[in-house]
Amino acid sequence: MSTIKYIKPTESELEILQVLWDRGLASVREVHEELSKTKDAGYTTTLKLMQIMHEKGLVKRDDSVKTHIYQPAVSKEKTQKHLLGKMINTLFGGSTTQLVIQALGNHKASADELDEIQKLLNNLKNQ
Amino acid sequence: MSTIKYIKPTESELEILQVLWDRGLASVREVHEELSKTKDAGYTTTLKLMQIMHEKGLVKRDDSVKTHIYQPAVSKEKTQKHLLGKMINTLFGGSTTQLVIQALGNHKASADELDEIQKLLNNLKNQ
DNA sequence: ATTTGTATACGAAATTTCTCGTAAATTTAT
DNA sequence: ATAAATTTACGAGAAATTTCGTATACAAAT
Repeated sequence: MSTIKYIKPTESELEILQVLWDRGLASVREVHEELSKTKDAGYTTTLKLMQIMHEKGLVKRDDSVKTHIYQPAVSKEKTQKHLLGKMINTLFGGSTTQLVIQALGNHKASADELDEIQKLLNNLKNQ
Repeated sequence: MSTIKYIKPTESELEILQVLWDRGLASVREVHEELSKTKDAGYTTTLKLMQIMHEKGLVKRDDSVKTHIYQPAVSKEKTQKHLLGKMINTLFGGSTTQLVIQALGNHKASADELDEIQKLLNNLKNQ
C-alpha cells in the first residue's frame, strides 16, 4: 500500500496553482504577468517559488526547451477538497452545513446559481 | 470614517480562538490543556501566542488577577466570513456556488442538515 | 561579432510564524 | 517560614515562507 503524503501549498503557491489550473500550461513569465495584476513581486520571486513547487512535486515542467513550461501536478478538485476540509474542521467545528450556510448567507447568488445548488440538493435527498 | 484593519489570524491563533469562542472566557492554562489533546507544544508556547494575540488585538484579557483571563476580541462569524471569502477567491475562482457544490459533494449530510439548507435556499429564492 | 534581452540557477537576506528556556513574581502547600 | 508550584514576561532560537540580487547561459537583434 502506498501512502501518499498530501503536500499543503502555501498561500503564494496557491496563487500560482490557480493560474496553472486555469491555463493548463504556462511559462514562469506568463504566470508572473498574471500575478502582477494583483500582486507586486519581482520576476525571480515567482521563478523561485515555481522551482520550489517543482521540488515539492506540486508542478511538473518541461525543461527540454530554454523557456520551461510548467503545469500543475496536483488536481484542483483534490486541493480544494483538502483545504476546504481543513477549514471546516478548524473554523466551522467540523460542520459542513455551517459552512454552507455561512457561504450562502454572505453571498448574493444569481437565480441560475441557486438552481444549480437546488439540483445538487435534490440529488442528495433522493438517495 | 473609521477604517478597521482586518487582522488575519495565523493557523495557531485560529486554534486558540476556537477554544475561546467555545468557552467565552479562559486562562492560558485552560486553553493549553484543550490544545494539548490534539497538539503537542509547551505551555509557554501557548502563553506567548496568546500574548501576541493580545498585542494584535485578537483577544482581550483581564490582568487584574494573577491568572489572566482571556476572551476573544473578534467574532467567530466575522472571522469565518473573512477567511471563507478569501478561500472562495483564491481557491474557487470567486464562485461561492462552486465552493458550496464542492462542500456538499464531499459531505454526507443528514436529512436534517439538507432540510436546513433547503430552507435557506427557499429564502434566497423568494427575494 | 557585439550588444541587448530573456531565461534559469542558486545563495542568502528578510519576514513571518512557532517554539522554548529562563527569570521574576506570586500563590499554595508543607 | 520555607519549599514547591504556578504564572507572566521576555528574549532569542528554529523553522517556514517570501523576497531578491547576481551569475551564467543562450537567443535575438543590431
